[in-house]
Amino acid sequence: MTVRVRFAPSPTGYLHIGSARTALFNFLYARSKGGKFLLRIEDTDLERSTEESVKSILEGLEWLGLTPDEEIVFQSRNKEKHVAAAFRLLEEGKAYRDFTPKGDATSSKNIKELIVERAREQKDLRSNPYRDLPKEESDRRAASGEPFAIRLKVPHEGKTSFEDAVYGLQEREFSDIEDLVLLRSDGHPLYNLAVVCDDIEMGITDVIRGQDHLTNTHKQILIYEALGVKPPRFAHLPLILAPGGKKLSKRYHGEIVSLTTYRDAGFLPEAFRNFLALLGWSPKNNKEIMSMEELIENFSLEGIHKNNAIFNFDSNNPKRWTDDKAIWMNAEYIRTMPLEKLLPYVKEELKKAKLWREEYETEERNWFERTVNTIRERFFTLKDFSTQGRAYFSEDYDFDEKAVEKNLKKHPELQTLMPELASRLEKLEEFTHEHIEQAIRNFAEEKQISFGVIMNAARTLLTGTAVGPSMLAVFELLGKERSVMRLKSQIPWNQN
RNA sequence: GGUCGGUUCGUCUAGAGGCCUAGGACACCGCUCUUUCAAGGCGGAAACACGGGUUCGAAUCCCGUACCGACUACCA
Repeated sequence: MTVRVRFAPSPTGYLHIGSARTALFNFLYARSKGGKFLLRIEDTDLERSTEESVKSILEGLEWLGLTPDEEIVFQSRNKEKHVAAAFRLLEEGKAYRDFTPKGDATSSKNIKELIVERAREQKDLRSNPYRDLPKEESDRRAASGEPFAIRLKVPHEGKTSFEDAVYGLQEREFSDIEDLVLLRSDGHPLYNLAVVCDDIEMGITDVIRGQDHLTNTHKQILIYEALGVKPPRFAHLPLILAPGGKKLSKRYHGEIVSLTTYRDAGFLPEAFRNFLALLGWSPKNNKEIMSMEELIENFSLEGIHKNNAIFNFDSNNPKRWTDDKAIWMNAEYIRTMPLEKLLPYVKEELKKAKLWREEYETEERNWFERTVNTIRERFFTLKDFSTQGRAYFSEDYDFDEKAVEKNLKKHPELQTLMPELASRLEKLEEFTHEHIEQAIRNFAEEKQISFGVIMNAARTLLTGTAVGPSMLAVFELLGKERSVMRLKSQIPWNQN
């Protein structure tokens, strides 16, 4: 049987990185098995589901390169089928009507308290008075318009068990499972029923999802059994936790957990996908940098870990705002990926920053490629091309205060020396690094100032920063005219 | 409270009884190259939660304790 897996997010916010990883693993598994990767939007919670969220999920998946193989399934459109299944189980005596008035649990705190309180009572989960109500009476009360929920009739004795591909054999006594509600008294099907029905209908063979569903699985298996369908294989994934070891949540951690944050911060999808793949999974060969093809080739459920992973971030630290390794990996991709693959991303970034010029793809193409290739060495994100790299693409760039202090103002004589050097360089016939270097060395010797001081001053004048590629390369890239002009600039000297 | 799960350097992880005086990666520290560095090269510090077993031998198997997490709802 061909493998069919699905990613089933509920559209109640942006796509978060834990979900993104679940999607990735499903995709990798499908591809590695020659199967299909499907997408189902679980939008049955009408109050919380939004159109916007669906859009954000789709965008996120597309960014990571996880395109579904078949049409997207919207769970809400299958509502009638879920309802029908509940009634079928009722007919067959595998479920019953519960006429208990609906309790109200409003805030989440109340819910938690309610659960614990209820649990302390340690009552028999089979003690519902309507469980064994004679069919005639149940039918009669229903016909008279009395509201009811439909609950699954879980047997008194026995246990469910399944072999989880990650966590191994899982067993649970029936006595620990309540007669779960399949259909709410307002006629809406519940999650566990909907999931099972849809997975059956979609022909899902392997359910790969977060570990938070591990205990739910027993309930779902009970539904499969009642429905007379063989359950799929299950593989539960360890969770991705926040630095404190708490569950990563949209509510508490905000945008940092949103996939789009990374896209907007200048991450390459290749890099972020690679990073995500290594959270909770590792290949046998200890390899870390992997293309999508390599991920697919190496992926296997056996490589998934059981323990949760912590995703580091610190919103108060601009340099460490997200996980170190993710940043490193992005930088690694930026400096080592084939240039022609990087170029389109840089183009897009420059466009966003209004720094793009069509000439970069025509007469200045060669220059553009050389420039990108040179400056990418020290960049971490695509954003760096429009910020740190701005001076290469625009005459309007900022001077870093510290750089000005350290490389210029510390040596006041440079204020007159640099324009002088500029005039000297202006006379060069060939503006190539050999000639530039020679000219600067001569100048430095003549003026009794160190070569390094000149170079650093030039770096700050030409690029506004204190760091960057070899200065001679910078001179060459900027060309004689721009270099000379910038060396003469008095702007940084008058700054502050 | 109950059920289930987890616990190897700060973090991501390798490890399936002897190959482990525990390996790699990120971050960190030092040295080095150099015109700068957040780049490159070289090196360093850094972990088997704890306690009992089993075994000739345990990070690896068993039991207990601790801690962490998930689930437990007419949410998904």
